[in-house]
Amino acid sequence: MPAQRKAVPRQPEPPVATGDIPARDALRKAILEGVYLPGERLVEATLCEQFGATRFIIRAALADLAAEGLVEVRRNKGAHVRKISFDEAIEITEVRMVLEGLVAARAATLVTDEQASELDEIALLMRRAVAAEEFRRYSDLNQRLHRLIQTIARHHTADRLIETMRAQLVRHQYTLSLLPGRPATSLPQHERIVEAIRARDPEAAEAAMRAHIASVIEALRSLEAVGLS
Amino acid sequence: MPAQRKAVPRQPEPPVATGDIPARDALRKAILEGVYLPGERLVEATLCEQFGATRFIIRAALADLAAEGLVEVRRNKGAHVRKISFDEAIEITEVRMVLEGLVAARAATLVTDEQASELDEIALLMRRAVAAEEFRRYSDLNQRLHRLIQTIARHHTADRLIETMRAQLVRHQYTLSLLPGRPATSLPQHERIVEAIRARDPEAAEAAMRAHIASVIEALRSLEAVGLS
DNA sequence: TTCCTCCAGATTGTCAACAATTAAGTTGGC
DNA sequence: GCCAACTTAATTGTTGACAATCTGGAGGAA
Repeated sequence: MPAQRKAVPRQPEPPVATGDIPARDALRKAILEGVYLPGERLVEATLCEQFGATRFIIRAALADLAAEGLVEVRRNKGAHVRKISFDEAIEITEVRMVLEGLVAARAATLVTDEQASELDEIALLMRRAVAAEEFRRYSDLNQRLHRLIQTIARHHTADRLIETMRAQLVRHQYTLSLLPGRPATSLPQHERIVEAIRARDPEAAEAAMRAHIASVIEALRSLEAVGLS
Repeated sequence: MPAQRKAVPRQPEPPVATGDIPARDALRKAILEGVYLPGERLVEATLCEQFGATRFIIRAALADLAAEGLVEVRRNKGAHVRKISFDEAIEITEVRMVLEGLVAARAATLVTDEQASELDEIALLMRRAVAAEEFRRYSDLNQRLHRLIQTIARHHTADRLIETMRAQLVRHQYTLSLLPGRPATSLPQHERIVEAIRARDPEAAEAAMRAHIASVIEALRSLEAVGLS
């Protein structure tokens, strides 16, 4: 009976290349959600039963996440969740500042009319969220705005790096968005970014984006000064 | 005879963490030197005998280099030397532009008097190299200048990314430095960068660095237009 | 006590063999 | 002759076992 016919002879093969490696993605999610705390040791054998994978798979996942800067592996010493110092957090945000500035400038030259209205809509929703003191919602819109700008700019190289930087700071960022008065500060900055992109003014867009993230850095500094980092 | 005394009971342990993995470094060197050409397939078994390592080691090395963007591994399809398109080369250089701009600005705030004279010395040597038409030497000084500025700025996060970007473009960069008239164009740009850092003017330093790399991008574009990329 | 040495448990690093997948060559039918 | 499916070789993915290394603590000498 070698004539057994396969029901699915040729899967359409989704465009994703090396995208979904279950163990890696699950481990990343766990780290980003705080299941494993910064500095915590990640023992391979433990992770194996935790995620139902073999050590080979876990090891590959750890190597990948090390490349992303989320974990740190030292030879013969094992893997730890990377602990990001305050100075590093500043550095990472500075890098994000210049990269997002680049992206904003490029978005200003490539934006379509349709995308321009979408930007405006997000800005409107942000104003409402601040007025209604829905800070969680404002935080979501913040992410959505930055992501839309990236989509408009289509700068693959910058996108990847920005995402890496962002992931390393999820914990800090989260703390930040809950800072009292923060939305009120950043709302006009966001509005200025949207305005510049809609006006197709690359230099203004970059300046506005950099001013915005520079203010994030200042907020981080004040947070550190109070000792809440 | 268990009383055998170790001559080196506690190695000072050099600060390098996961630095030297012979196979990985050798493979990277081979790729950067063009032993393996962009797009070329890297068969694990072949690399094994090439570098005298086991497949396990080679595989780990390939994963590392994939994280650095030098090779591309597709599941079940094997590894290839990453082929960087012209558009990608532009993107990568744009990212380098803003990152080196950030570094230059920071160098301008941190530079010591001693470092300032070292910068000046390099600028002097560059002028001489251009005058003597020693282009290879000029290219070396170019690298040395950028590296010194990074050393002054001590921005670890930006450094790592810049190095990654640079590595991906060695081939393009190399071609570029041989372009006739190129040194004459970039020399005054370099001088302006040094001048701004020595003057402790961060904004001028960033602007000068960005102008310099923007001109690199233009050179890349003209190279492409002629079809020599 | 205090320090060093040594030992045992735990953990990571490496290997060689096996399974799964892909790619190429070959045969057979039209 | 040409397209299709089948077969086979090459290559990658994975596994379990074994070796090397590190960590923490017990034991003994100064």
